[in-house]
Amino acid sequence: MDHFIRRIDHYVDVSSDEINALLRLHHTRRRFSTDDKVVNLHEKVDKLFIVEKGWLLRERHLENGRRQIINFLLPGDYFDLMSLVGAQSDHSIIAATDAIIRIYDGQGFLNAIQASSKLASAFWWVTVQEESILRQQIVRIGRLSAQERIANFILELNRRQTISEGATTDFVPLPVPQAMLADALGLSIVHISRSLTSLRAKGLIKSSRKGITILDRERMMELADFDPIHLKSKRVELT
Amino acid sequence: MDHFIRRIDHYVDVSSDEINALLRLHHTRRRFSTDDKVVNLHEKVDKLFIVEKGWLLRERHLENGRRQIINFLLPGDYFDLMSLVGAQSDHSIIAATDAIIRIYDGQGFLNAIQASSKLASAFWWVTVQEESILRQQIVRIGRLSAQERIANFILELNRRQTISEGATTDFVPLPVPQAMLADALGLSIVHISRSLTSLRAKGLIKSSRKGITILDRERMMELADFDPIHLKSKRVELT
DNA sequence: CGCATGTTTGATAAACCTCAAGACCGGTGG
DNA sequence: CCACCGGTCTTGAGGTTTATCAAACATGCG
Repeated sequence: MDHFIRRIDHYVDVSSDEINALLRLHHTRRRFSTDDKVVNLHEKVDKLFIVEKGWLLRERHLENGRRQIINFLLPGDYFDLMSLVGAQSDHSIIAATDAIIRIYDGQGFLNAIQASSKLASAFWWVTVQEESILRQQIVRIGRLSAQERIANFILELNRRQTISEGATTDFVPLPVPQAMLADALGLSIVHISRSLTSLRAKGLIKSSRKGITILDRERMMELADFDPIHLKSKRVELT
Repeated sequence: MDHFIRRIDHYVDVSSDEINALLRLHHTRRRFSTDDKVVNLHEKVDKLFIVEKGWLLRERHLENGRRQIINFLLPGDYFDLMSLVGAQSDHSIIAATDAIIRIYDGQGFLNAIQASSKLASAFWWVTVQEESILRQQIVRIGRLSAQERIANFILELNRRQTISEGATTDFVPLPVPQAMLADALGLSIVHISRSLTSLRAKGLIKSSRKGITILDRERMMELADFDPIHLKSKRVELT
């Protein structure tokens, strides 16, 4: 099953037909290679994108080469809300790995959503979850230590993976270099490496180039101050 | 004119009647004192709030007394999107100063919005702006130095103030103690004080208990890497 | 005036950064 | 199959920024 559908389905009980109709709206598919630009800073966005394969990231560059990664976009994630009102982007989006993306017309998508209150509800849900991810990122880089940040980040990736893939694993793929973690978590590359070493030494994780295996989820959640409610599944009444 | 209306009006050309009808939906008004809880962590939210007077803040507490303020809610801001789907809150909201809030039924508000595509558009605009504020907060605390963070934060407050009050001033009211800036910007109280002193010494700002006066906006924007497009007014075609 | 709350200052410590060198790893061509 | 190469990761040494603790200082309010 498609990641996007599984994600929507995780939150609200929308019949698969209804979502399928949404996804079958006119769209194109594009393939990107690592570091390709997807949306440029200040570009006016009127398309809505759904990640089908690979990772993207939102980033902002500062002077002297500093950059902050705002968040990662994983398979099943959609962007950008801005497309619904045609706003200019205040950041850029690039491919963090090779990726495939489905591109929809923002206005068309909006019309479809307004025609169905069930779809609207589903769409709001995903938007609420997305804001939750941004808030979590703020807490992470604002008040957590390096080790805590990394642990928290891994747990969040794992949670998102669980939702969009429908199965729980302890292995979290991390198809990006540590330099990207650094820019996402507001740390230096060197300190990322050292902190990972500490987490390994504590027996919390095992790590390889491919990704990270969670060895002691319990202690890790405690260290990371990870709220189990965050990103939780919530099926609600639909009106 | 009401802050909320002025804000909506800043983005989209909705006739005042239409918004007034929205605001005249059944609602209650509540008064809060500093530190009163408005929304508790894990509370199920089904109300939508509009700040009429005073400041609120979203916060999250960690163990050993650490806390992160996610963002401030100023007059004219509305919250929470969560109310539209009845989700549990992943943070708490408290009054940062004495405040007055209008409380609407989330579902009722949603119905009104779905009935008018102009209102829907306006609502999306404000949501997009709110996400922009969260992203900006991530960049701020992720990659800016203490002085840069403070300068950037002040400029953002000033921008928001300009939009919701309709007039530009160089004086930015700051009705909260420095301890709150510290928790918002991920710094210690002491370091906030020292950094403010530095900014004063550089001639960028003047500060008192009441707030901060921007003395050299040009240099301040450069220091803070403040993007003029951020929070920019955008009038768009409505369909 | 006196007290509570908030701010500033000083001294010291901890967390994190930078620079630089060496080790590892996956792919490529001989 | 092996040697090499570029990119990535790790480790060490030393520097900078920010945190912590503690005390003095200001401000506003009863």
